[in-house]
Order: sequence, then structure tokens, then C-alpha cells
Amino acid sequence: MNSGRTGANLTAIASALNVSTATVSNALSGKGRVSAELTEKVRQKAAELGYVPSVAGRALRTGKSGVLGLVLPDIANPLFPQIAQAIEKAAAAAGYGVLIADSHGDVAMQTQAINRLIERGVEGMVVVPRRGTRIGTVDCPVAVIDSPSTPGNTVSADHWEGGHQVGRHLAELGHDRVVIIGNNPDSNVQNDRIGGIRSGLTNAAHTEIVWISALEKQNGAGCPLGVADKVAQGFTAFAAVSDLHALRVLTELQRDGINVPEQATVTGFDDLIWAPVVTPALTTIRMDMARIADVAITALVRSIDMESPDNSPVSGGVVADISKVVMELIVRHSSGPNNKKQANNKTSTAGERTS
Amino acid sequence: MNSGRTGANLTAIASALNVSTATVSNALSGKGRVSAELTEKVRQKAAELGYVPSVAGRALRTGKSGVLGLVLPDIANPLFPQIAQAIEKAAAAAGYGVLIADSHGDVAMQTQAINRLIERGVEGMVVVPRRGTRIGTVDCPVAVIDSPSTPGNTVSADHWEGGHQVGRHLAELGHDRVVIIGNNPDSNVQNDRIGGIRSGLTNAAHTEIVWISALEKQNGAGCPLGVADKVAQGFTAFAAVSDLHALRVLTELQRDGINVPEQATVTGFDDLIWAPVVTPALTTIRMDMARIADVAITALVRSIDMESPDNSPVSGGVVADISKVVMELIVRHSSGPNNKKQANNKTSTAGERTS
DNA sequence: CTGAAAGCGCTTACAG
DNA sequence: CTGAAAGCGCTTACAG
Repeated sequence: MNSGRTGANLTAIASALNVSTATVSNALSGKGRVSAELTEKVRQKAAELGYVPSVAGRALRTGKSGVLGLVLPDIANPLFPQIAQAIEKAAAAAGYGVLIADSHGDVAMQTQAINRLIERGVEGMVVVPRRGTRIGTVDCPVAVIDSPSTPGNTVSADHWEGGHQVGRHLAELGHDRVVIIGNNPDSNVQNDRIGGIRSGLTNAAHTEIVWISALEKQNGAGCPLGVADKVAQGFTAFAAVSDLHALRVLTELQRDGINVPEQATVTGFDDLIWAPVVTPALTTIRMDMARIADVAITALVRSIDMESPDNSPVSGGVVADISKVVMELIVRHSSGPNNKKQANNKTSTAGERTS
Repeated sequence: MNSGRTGANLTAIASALNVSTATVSNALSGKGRVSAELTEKVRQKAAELGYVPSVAGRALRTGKSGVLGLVLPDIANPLFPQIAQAIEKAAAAAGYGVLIADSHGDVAMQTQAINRLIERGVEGMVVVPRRGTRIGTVDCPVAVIDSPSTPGNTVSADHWEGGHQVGRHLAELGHDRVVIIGNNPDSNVQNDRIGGIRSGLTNAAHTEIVWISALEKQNGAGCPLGVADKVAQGFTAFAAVSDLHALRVLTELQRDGINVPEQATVTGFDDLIWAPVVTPALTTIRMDMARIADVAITALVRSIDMESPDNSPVSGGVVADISKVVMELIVRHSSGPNNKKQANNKTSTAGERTS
């Protein structure tokens, strides 16, 4: 225990000052039950002795560990850093520590991870569920971050609306033959994004979906996507549901001698770390993870506080809040007007560029 | 507290079975002080009641929280997922939970983050220090993962040797005019890698370093690196100290119509998520994070166990172990023979390809 | 404004 | 093989 380290505990401070531990505790917690002068003396002595309160003692007494859990489907996911960082920050602001657990994309391990966290005494947890998983009954409040179309979702980006922005952006640039690049048709997030993209395009637009996972099952991981063929077939834009896939499209196009954005537009999702540094920089959509994390943590903390007074036997479970956080379109250089159409069509509004 | 949740604690089990809590505790911990039959009965009752031991009670009594801290310079770093995943796994295997802390690349916040972890009662921590930071005195064992040339480093990849492999690979492909792409000259890791790259090239090789941070300070973030000019000047290979920079080089070359690897070879570092999926796939160097994490956690746990019996007043501090973990070269398609040289030089050994 | 006392749940010598 | 008792450090009614 930390407090065993330097040996300074409440008793040490109390006896050094010839007061009771109750007084020291009250002084330190600043509830105003102790005179100002004594409070000051206690504070000084505590600092002098390098007092660090024992979380174990406090937890045992109050029944609150001050720790939240974060369960992720796969820490190796490129989006994870953003999520973890935002959750850690929001939790710290609310006075909680964050214990991580990786479910390695496996449903059984997800359950194990959740149980490990429970055993470690977390008061609540944030779960980013594995694709298509539904969180069973958990013995503490749970906030789920997935997609608005996931039953039991607590908060997430409005992926559909984000897709809509992408679709509209492409429509404004005059694109009406668009290849949508997805990975896995079982993902709610991806389906939301794809639905949004379609809805933002003009009614006359022709779209085609390429599912990478299906393609790779046939041709092996890392196989070509055949994007140059699509360009030859008259497609002028590629809208990927992730910057990872957008990057794959971009480099494959470039390697095949197709200029982006002059000959083909590429858009991604999530504003991952490489989006601004590749050439041409990737047009993408960013979610406001800080806000999502705030909503999740706030909902979690409220739920924790609500269940602690009354001793309802088992009150845990998913915190339903269903907030959708709006996404932000970031237009960079990988998207441009449909040059094929340009000749006989004047409606295309050139997209403004940010960099 | 978790244990308050279902109400089942040792006492509940003990009274249900008309035995003492000591016996229940001994039975459950399996130290063999209890008869086999009673142990079995206790186990069943515990399961029946959904008993979850209270970490707070145990921690208070034993003085061990069972939690380790992980301090990262910047969670948004693309390498972070690998590190966090490996540390979490190694810690879980050793029976520890992992509390995360983000120092946001700031020295002051790094200290704060460390203190927060101490207050949360971690028994030890793994720190990936901010560039150039030295960890001050910390009140618990600390394992530092940085680079072998960082004073006080506990374990890390052998970045120099990894660079050496890259240099040798390039030399074998016949490259003797190489641009090295670094970001920050203050980074031990980067300097190790660069030193290694140079050492692996032939003595006659000409190298030039481009520091991205310096370039961006002049020309703004995301500015062109001018790699096409380098090719025009006769450079045939670009060795970046990170896949992120390698990606930047690759896309800039492609955008300028230069074919990789036919006209220029590109190599990276770290085998980040996009390395295998871009076209051409990136030749890179991978560190064995699982092994690094194992060494770090093992060292940490040993140090924790050593200091607990004797009550040395302040025994925390950096665990010095200085293990170098070898890196693995992964040859993909972004590196190829020096075609300029090929004509009048037969020594180049065509690199084997893995994919 | 301050103190004595109880108790959170656990483990561990110590007796029997 | 089993039990009674103490105590880890804290907070919180309850007295004074």
C-alpha cells in the first residue's frame, strides 16, 4: 500500500499534533468541522510528513474505489488512442482513475475482461463493445460507446450524420459514381456511416460497396482492392469508412498512376494520425471524442451516485442516455471536383479547402 | 465497493456454513489448511452466493493493491496501442491490473500523472518517458521503457541494432546514397536508430538527415519534405525512423510520380498498423513488445516483492535491468535494389521478399 | 470545535 | 484441522 511506504498515516499526524484522527480526517477533507488554525496546522504536518491517503482504507470504509474500467474490443485499433486519452482525461476530471482491459476482439474474453474489472472493484465501466456484441448483465453501471443504432448504446458519434456530410461533400463536388469502401458488414458503426454517405449523395448517384473483409477472405490479407479498375469503369470518388482504408485506396491509386484528387477523390473517417501528413492530405470526418467521453463519464458517475444511497440489491446495467455527438468534416486535399463531369456540367460547387 | 454489491462477503459465507471467516478465507485461498471436504463446501457456497472478494479489504490488510500504473508520454502516439496491449497482458498474467495515465507530452503533467498513480496506490509503474525526461525519485518501483542509451532505462528494443539491420538491408540492395528521415534530434530512440542505420551501410555510403520538426518549424506542419528533389540529386533510398514518416515519404514520392521501389526505396520503423496495407507495403522493423512488456513487468514485480518484507523507509526508484530486446526486419515491397547502380555494379544481392 | 468508538472486509499469527 | 482475535487506515454518526 502506498501509505505503508512512508509510514505517515492519519494516526501519525494525529499523535504528532496531539489531536484525534477524526479531527485530522475532518481537517484534511475540509468539511469545515475544524477550526481554521487547527486545519492549517494539520495541513502543514501532513505535508511535512509526506502524507498520502490510503485508497484502500478509504475504499473499505466508504465503499467507493474511485476507479472506473475501460473495456476495448481491441487496443490495437488505431482509434483506441483517441478514446483512451479522452476517457482518461474525463475520468480524472471527475476524480476517477481508469483501469484498462483489452477484450482482444473476442466475446468470451470481453466477458472475462469485464469480470476482472469487477473483481478489481471498479465502480462503473465504459465499454466499447466488440462488433455485434451485446453487453450482458454487469454488476455495476456500464456506459456503452458504439453507435446510435446499437441497442443499449449510451453515447457515440452520430456516424450516420457524419456519413451524410461526406456524401453531401462529394455531391457538391459533382461526384455521382462513388465506390464505398467498408470492411465488415456486421458493424453497426460502418453501416451507419455507409447509410449516411448514400443519403448525402444525389438521388441519381450510383454507388457500389467494396467489403474488404470479403475480398481478403478470397484473395488474402493485403490484397489489391482493384481501385484502378473502378476508375476505368467511370467511378470518380472513393468514400472509405475509415482512414485506414482510405489510405489503402490512396496508395493503391497512386501506385497505379492515378492522380488524387485530379482523377479520383478519396475520403476517409476518423482523422487518424496520418490523415494530415500523407500527400495529398486526407479529407476525413472527425468525432469529438472529448465530448463523447464527457457524456459517457457524466452518465456513469450520475448512475453511480444514484445507486449508492439506497441499497438496491442489484442495480448495475447499461446506462441508457442515447446521445449522438455531431461529427466534423475536415476537407483536405484528397477530395476535389469531378473533372470528368466538369466539362458538361456547371453545377459543381468547388469545395473550400482547409489545410 | 464491489463486495457491497451482492452483499456476499466472507462473513456471509461463514455464517451460512457455521464456520469461522478464517476458515473460509483459508479455504478460498487454497493454502491447504482446511480439509478437502470443507474446502469444497466453502467453494460451492461462495459460488452460490456470487462472492467476489473485496480488493479494498484485502489491500488494506496485505498492503498490496494489486495495481500497476502505466505512464505514457502521449496516448495519441501510434505506437501506444502496442505498448498498452502488451503491458496490460503481461500485468494480467502476473495478477495485476493496469491504471493508465497520460502525460500529454508535458514534463509537469508527467510528474502529476505519476503522483496521481501513487495516490491511487499502485505498487509499481511502467513509464515511457517523454523525450529527454529523466524520472525523478518516485515512491515506488519504476520500470522505464525508452532506449538503451537513456540513463536509467530498464528495458527497451535495441533500436541501434534495428537501425543496423535497416542499413545492412539497404547496403545489400546496393544503396549508397541514403536520406535518413528523423523527427526530433533530442530523441534517444531516434538517435539510436539513426546511428544504427549509418553503421549498417557501407563505409563509402553518403547519408543526409532530414529533421522533420526543423523543417516544419520553418514551413509549417504537414509541409512537403522535398523528397523528389533528393531523388533528382541522386539519392536512391529513404530510411525513416518511424512508419509515420515513411508513409509521408512514400505518398509524397508517389504524388510526384516517382515509383517505389523501382526509383526509390523507402523503409520505416515499428510496423505500425498501416505498414502492411499500403501499396507498396512498407519494409519496416518491428519490436517484440510482448517481450519488452514481459521483462518490464517481471523486473517490476521482482522489485515489489523484494521491498515488501524488509521495511526499508524509502526504497522506490528506477529498476535497472538494461535489457535490450532484438528487433525484427520485415521486408515488404517498398524496398528494392538500387536500379541506378545496377547497370555498372553486380554486387547488389537482391533482397528476399516477405509479404 | 474536538474526541472516543465502531466498523468497512480481509488475512494472519496464535491457540486449541 | 478449525476458531477467536487483532488490526490494516479510513470516515462517520454520536457525544461532549
